[in-house]
Parts: sequence; structure tokens; C-alpha cells
Amino acid sequence: MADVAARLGVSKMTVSRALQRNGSSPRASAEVLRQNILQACEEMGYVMDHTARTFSSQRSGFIAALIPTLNNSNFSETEHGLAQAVEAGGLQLLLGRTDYLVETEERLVKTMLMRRPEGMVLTGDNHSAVTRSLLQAAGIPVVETWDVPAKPIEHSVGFSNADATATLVGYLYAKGYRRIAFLGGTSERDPRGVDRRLGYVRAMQALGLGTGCVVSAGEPPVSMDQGRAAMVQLMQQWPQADAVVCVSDHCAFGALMECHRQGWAVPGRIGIAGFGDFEVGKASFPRITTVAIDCLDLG
Amino acid sequence: MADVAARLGVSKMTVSRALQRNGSSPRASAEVLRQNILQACEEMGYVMDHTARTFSSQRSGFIAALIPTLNNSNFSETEHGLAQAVEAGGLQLLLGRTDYLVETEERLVKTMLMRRPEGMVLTGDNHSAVTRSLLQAAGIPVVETWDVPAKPIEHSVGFSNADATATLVGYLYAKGYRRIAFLGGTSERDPRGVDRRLGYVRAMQALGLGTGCVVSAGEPPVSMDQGRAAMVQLMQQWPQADAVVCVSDHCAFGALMECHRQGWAVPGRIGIAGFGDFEVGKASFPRITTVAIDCLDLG
DNA sequence: ACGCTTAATGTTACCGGTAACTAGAACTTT
DNA sequence: AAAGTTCTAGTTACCGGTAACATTAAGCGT
Repeated sequence: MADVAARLGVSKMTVSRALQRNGSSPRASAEVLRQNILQACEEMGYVMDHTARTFSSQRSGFIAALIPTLNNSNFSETEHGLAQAVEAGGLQLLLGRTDYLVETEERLVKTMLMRRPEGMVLTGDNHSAVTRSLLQAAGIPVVETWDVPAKPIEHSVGFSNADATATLVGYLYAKGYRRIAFLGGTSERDPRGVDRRLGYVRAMQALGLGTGCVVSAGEPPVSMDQGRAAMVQLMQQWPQADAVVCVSDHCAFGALMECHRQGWAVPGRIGIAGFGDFEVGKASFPRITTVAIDCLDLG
Repeated sequence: MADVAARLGVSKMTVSRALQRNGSSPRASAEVLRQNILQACEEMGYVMDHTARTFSSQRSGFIAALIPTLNNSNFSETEHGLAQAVEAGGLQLLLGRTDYLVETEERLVKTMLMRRPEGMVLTGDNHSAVTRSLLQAAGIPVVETWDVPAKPIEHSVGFSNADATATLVGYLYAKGYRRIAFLGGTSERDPRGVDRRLGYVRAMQALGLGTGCVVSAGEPPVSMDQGRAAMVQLMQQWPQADAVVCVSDHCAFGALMECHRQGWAVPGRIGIAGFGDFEVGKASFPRITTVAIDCLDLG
């Protein structure tokens, strides 16, 4: 920047200001100078050092976001929406993946805070005590997504996974299904999966359908193959099932393919519902009944 | 840091060194002091300012990576591998999405370079002239992935999409298929898709199978539904096809579902092959013949 | 106990921008 | 044309760490 300033015989500060201001100046002479400065920067191959800018202005231009995994079109869509919004505000997204682990989240929060982000986006409401106090002390806006926290840190953008699943069970009931099972991870590691199971259990009781049948598909993120395996287990364990609610569309797709393989007609022999409105659910034959989440908008 | 130093009656530099060194000191007294410093940092809620560290040491600790999209398990797996490797080296990943556009890539490269990354990872070999000169001038290691560039910027980790697809066509030939079609984006926007099509064309000629039939599925990233629509078109345009090679497993899955819908037996009436070894291809029934890429390892 | 070697700590300057303030130029109003 | 107002440019200090060098303390062999 000093070199650019020297070439034009102005001070560093003038160059700094020319690069900061994006609107045109009211005075013609100043605007000419500004254009000369921009041109000189271009010609000399000057690339602003954002580290120095951050250091001086105490504004990093970063928004940190922590997401369980990107190998899931829901979260990657959320990331997409986040990135768009963040860039529209002239900021940059700093992404971290927690792998559904609160310990990893805590580690990442520490790492992220060293970069002095101007805001932090978390997924879900399951955070360690240390994470909470670190964020409190950081004094930056915090947003929790994909859930409705009982005790939000600050802001939250989400929905109730339990209520949504209960509504889905009610929908299946209205369609005439009565022996509705649930396939999903029973691990506490995916709180949204747990909430969906709780919503299922609550709805079954409310509708007087008994306890139904819950089959564990294993550790999150539940894969298509885990869904398939869970369907195999359900067929043995509770063959009278006439519908199955799955923790996600991925899981539901695995179950659907197993039905194809076993010759169980869908939805004739058994109805299949998922969660998340993934592309695979829309494209599969038959299409999978699901709960649509506007992930891009959520981001 | 000055506050921590003052509390222990040492200089800032001693604290700085205690936080940098991770191995234990040979001298006992020094090690005790180090532990006291770490404890004081903990108690006082001190969070290192990485911006200041970067500014002073001229090492940002960032590796920038640009990826076309994350809504694709291939690239998100590559990102996963990258993140693991980068973190193992004590660095942090700075991610950007190009949406398959060279202009977006150029814009992101400019943004990223302002953060002074210590290395840059790009996807493919299709870059603007400005991008190339910016990276040249930056003086940092550059890696291109997912391709074998004719004129690599520096390093490259990838494979030939054309050769891989040609091999796949040869495999179908060996299985007895002769009237092999290709479904994929014809847009230049996805160079890897174009390479796969070229590999198909080359293999068809080499095997004396004529020109085959290329159906365009539209703009990248090719969705399942675009694959389905392309299959519909193929059924009208070239109904004698006995096999179809798709630009990706997503596309192949869409085609497979359309075959189910139309009652075309797979692989009896028509064989379907994809590219990328996506989860959906493994889980679908029947499984989709594909080209497996170790994306995690590639990252 | 002495001098030598090595490790630990302290001191000073600096990384490259911008905030805050000051001085000057241009435009406006009376 | 003078005084007031607004906009522009320059000056100085500083953001919070670490590099580089200087100094002091500790260990060690004779």
C-alpha cells in the first residue's frame, strides 16, 4: 500500500480510503484520484492484506459456522444459504464440521474464536458448558439453527423436530395407516434424531396406536445401508407394520430399496415416510413421503 | 497476553513461548512455569488472537480450498479428507464454493489471497488467466485436484476422467453390451463431465461401435431429475439402446428410476452405469455399475 | 570454585493496515 | 468577497502478537 501511495505521490491513508469507499465521490478531482489509485493497485498486482486490516480495524470479516457434516444435502444446503447471506454482507464464512460430537464442537469453537469472528452459527442446542461460556465471553452474536432450544444462547432459527414428526405420524393416520413403526438412530449423538423419535412416540400415544415399534439403525449420520438393515430387522421383528417413519430420507430410501428387493409393494404393503425432502426421495420411485425443510432459507 | 504475563510477573514473550511450545521442557523449573502460564490463561479466559499471531509471524495457518459445490458427496468427501489432513498439520481450512463458474473461482481466489493462505487447493484445471497470474504471484503451493491438467499450475492430485469413462465403456463391451448411450451435461461448465463424454466417444470409436447416442441432461450439476428426463428422451430418440453410461451416479439413479417407472428391466432390458460411487448407487436396487473414486484419500 | 556451554528469559522493533485527529482545499451562502 | 460549511488529505499512534538479538541463569566438567 505504501508503494502504491508513493507511486502516486499521496499518503498511505488516501489509498486505504480509496479502497474502502465503494460509492463514487461527490467531487470530480477526488474521483479521478480514486480511479488512478485503483488502477495503480491493479497494475502493481497489489493484494490487500486482510490480516492487517483485521488487526487494525478489529473487524475480521468472518462469520464462523459449525455444522455436523457436509455429506448431507440438508446441511450443505444450509451452508449454501449461509454463505450467500454472509457474502451479501461483505463477510466471509469460516466453516467447521463437528461430526455430531460436542467435544469436536468445543474444540472448533476455541479454534474459531482465535480468528475473532463477528458472529457464530451453531447447529442444534446441544453444547458443552465450556462452549457456552466461551461464546458468552466472546461477546459476539450467536445463532443456533435446526432446532428450538429450550435455553437458547442468544438467537435461534429452527423448528421443532418432535412436532414435525408428530404431524407426519398424524398425516399417516389420516391416510388410514395404524401399525406405524419408526426407524432411526437411538444414539444421543444426534439430538434431532432423538427429537424425531420422541415426536413419533408422543403421536402414537396421542392417537391411541400403542407403542408401535422403534428399530435402531445405529450411529448417526444414518446411512442408506443402515436404513436398509433396519428395514430387514423390522420385517422380522414386527411384520404386521403397515407404515414406517424414518429418521431421514436417506434412511427411508434404504428401507424402500429393501422393500423392492423383498417384493413388498410400496405403498400397498407398507407406507414409507422420511424426513428432510432430500433429492433422492423426490427422484425415487415411488416418491418418498417426507417433511420438507427449506434449508437454503434456513441458512 | 500482557495481563497473563503481569499476573505471573514474567514478560509477554515468555507467555508467548509457553503457548507455542507443545513439548515439555528439559528443565523442571521452566516446565512448572509453563504449566502455571497455561493455567493462568485458562483461569483468565484468555483466547489467543490468531490475527495478531498471523500478522507478526507472517503465517496465517490457513489453507484455502475451492470446490464447485458441496451438495455432492464426492466433493464433500474430498473436503472431509482435506480438512483432516489440514488439521493434522495444525492448519485450518478456508473453504469456498465456485458453483462450477471460473468467474466465481477468480473472485474467490482474490478474496482468499487477502487472507494470506499458506497454500491453495483448486478443483479441476479450468482457470481464468487472472486466476493463474494471481496464484503465480502469491508464491504459495497450489494443488489442482480431480483432473490431470495439461498445463498444471504446480502440483496436481487427480485422474483422467476421459480414460476412466473409456475403461467403463470397455467393461460394458466385455459384458456384451453394444448399443451404448451416454447421458450427461453437454455444457462446457463442467469440464469433468465434458471429459467423460469425450472418453465415451473415444471408446465407442475404438471399439467400432459407431457414434452411439449422446443425450444432454442440461446444466451442471446434473440432478437426479435431469437424469430421469434425459432417460425419457433417450427412450424416444434411440430406443434400441441396450446400455447407458451416465455422467454421474446421481444422473444414473434418475435414469434407473425412470426405467422402473416404464417397466424396463435393469439390467435385462438396459444396463445402467454411473460415475463416482455415490451412496445412492450402492444402496439402490439394482446396484448401479460405477467408477469408484476414493474421494477422502484424494482430499 | 572456576570457566564453558546451553537453556531460559527479557528487550526492542516491527508486521500492514486503519482510527482519530488535524490541516487544508473547495464549495456555499450571505 | 468574506465567513461558514463540507469534503478531502495528511499525520501519528496503535492493534497483539512474534522475530531477532541481548542478557541472564542454570547445568556441567575439570
